[in-house]
Amino acid sequence: MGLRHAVLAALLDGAATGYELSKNFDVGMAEFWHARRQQLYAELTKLEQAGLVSGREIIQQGRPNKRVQSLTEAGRAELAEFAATPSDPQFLRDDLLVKAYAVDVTDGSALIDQLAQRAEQSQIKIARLDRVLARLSGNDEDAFLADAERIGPYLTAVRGRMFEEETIRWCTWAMQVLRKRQGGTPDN
Amino acid sequence: MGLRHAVLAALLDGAATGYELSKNFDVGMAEFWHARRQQLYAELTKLEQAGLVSGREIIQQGRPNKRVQSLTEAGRAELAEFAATPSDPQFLRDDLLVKAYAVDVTDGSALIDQLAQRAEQSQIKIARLDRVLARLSGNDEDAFLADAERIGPYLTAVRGRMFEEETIRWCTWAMQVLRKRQGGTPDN
DNA sequence: CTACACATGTAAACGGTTACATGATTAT
DNA sequence: ATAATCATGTAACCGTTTACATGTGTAG
Repeated sequence: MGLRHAVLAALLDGAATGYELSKNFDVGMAEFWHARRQQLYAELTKLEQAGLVSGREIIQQGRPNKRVQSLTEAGRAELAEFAATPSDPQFLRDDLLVKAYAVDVTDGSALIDQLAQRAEQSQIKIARLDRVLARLSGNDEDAFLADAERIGPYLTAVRGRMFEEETIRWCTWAMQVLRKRQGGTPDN
Repeated sequence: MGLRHAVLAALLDGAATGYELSKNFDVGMAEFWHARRQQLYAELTKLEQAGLVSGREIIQQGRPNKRVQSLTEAGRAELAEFAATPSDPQFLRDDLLVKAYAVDVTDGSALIDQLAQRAEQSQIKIARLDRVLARLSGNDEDAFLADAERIGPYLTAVRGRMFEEETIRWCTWAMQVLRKRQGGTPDN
């Protein structure tokens, strides 16, 4: 099961509406999970029916009413059970890699452009993640990791940061390789 | 479009049957794309109808007939166009990260076990990728990258290797953090 | 007056996984 | 005998994406 447990995990940060969750899925969990708003609403409906979250309607003036969802005990239990079952190994699945695989019969310059663009995007993500990490840990990472009540989001943000850095490293290397080839064979 | 272009890219390595492709998707493209056999047969049917691949029936004795698919010019053109259009930024989507995110309210030891297991799996993948890389490049990587006709599969295998190494580094670090916490707070 | 934030949903289409079906040959 | 390899598919299901639908309040 996928989104189900991601939603339950997100609700550990506190009760939230579908609308609020959809933002957290663009920030806190953004590195490892995306979900559209519609999907979250649908999932929350299912989770509520299953008793894993409980929703409270909040009537508002001047703006639409909202439904705040919080984890139930059953939800926590479900999450704990999920955490204890082994995970499948994962893989990348990235369009850019398909393009790299095909580079020998396609336009190398186009790939170089996309590698540069991807590296830039990763740089931006790193800057954002650094702010997230600093906000979570303050200025003493070791102390934070040793004592804080909640380190899960920090662990995942670190993974995200490593991933983005690795992406930049690979893009840079691949660009170098491709540029050398273009420069070295002016006959084409 | 996803699988569509992954299949076209895989066919750059030569004409193949759905059955053969499904193996290549377990080896050459394994780092960045998985596909079930059924999915490949379905996709090849669609691609053939669209004229992007052309199949030739081969009658065999003593074993089932097979249908060898090869890229058409239209298929190459489609792949080139795909390679030239910008890619969406990607992300991870990994159960293990959801579990890490939730670690503060679940069983830390269970996560440590899974981190260890993941690190082992990555180690195995690295060994396999090293064989792939060595087979592709021979003993002189620089010369290979400068002169070889086909370097796409090498570029992607390198990305896969980096990714697995990074996975191990993160797992090791996270395990250390979690172990220190368990050791340091014997009151729980 | 334009755009964005708040707030929740439905419907259709697409993509991927799981289960089922068939049947000969070859290796242990 | 048993299992694996060769070889292709269908059907049902579930998860995700895209498009559509609605309406107020606030900031530029």
